[in-house]
Amino acid sequence: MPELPDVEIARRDLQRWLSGVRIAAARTTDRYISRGTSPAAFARDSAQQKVKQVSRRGKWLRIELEDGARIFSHLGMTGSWARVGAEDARQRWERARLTVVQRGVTSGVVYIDSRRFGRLILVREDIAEWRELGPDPLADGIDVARLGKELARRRRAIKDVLMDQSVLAGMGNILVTEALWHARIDPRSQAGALSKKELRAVGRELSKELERELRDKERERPTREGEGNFIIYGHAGEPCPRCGTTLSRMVLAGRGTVFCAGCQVRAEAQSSSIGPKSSPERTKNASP
DNA sequence: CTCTATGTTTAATT
DNA sequence: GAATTAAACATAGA
Repeated sequence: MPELPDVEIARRDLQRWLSGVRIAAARTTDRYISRGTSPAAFARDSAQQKVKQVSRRGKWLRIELEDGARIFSHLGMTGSWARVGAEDARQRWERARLTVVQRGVTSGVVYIDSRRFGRLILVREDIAEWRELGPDPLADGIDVARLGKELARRRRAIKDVLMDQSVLAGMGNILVTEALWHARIDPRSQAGALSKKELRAVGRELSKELERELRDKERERPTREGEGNFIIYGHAGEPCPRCGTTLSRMVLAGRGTVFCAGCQVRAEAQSSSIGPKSSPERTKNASP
């Protein structure tokens, strides 16, 4: 499920289902997901509390309880939240259930996660993973000047840096893959070698991707969730819709990466032994 | 059986 | 040290 837009949709759902609502009972069934917290402690520390609000930074959710405790939720790769009837049977892959009472009506809010890469952590202070997040590109917008400074001192590939949650909180593999294609930038380009113009293109395309995804998710809600509206993600081997070159796939920063070797330009710092800091060069990739 | 997967962390290697 | 890469985590589906 999860990149920033999915998590924002989850936040809105949880806000609707939980805000101002009393938690009658909480059940967790997976210490791996709750990071060692026992089901008994989780239930004890959340029971009878009212939820103040549900906030989000990047891909993290924070359910704030009235006594200062808070539940951090990360959806990992396959996590999702859903509302069920009070008496509904355990869902497939259900890992936690909050039983809540709103105006006398009892219902269940369940966390479902087949792969169990997600997290559900009940604590009394903000966790480091939350505090160390960079600016949220949806809530804070993308400050191109600031982003440029972050990129300038890094030699890692641009795709790797854009997925770094301390640089921008919430960008994931799909959105970055798509945005770099729109911006016509090769994902292997050195982050610090992008020109001002390329930098602006990256910022603009990231924002557009976020908004487009969010719009799509708002609309086609419970309908199919399959990979539908991506232009190049999942389309390696097919012709590039812009230039017709066969789309390439490679592993970059540990993640499957699709790109067009025909129209995504690679920016790289000149690393010749003659000058330590020469101007960036732009190279056109050869077709495969 | 093999390969891939919307994420993050940690160990190993360069 | 910094940077990069591979592996690990658990499980499903093609």
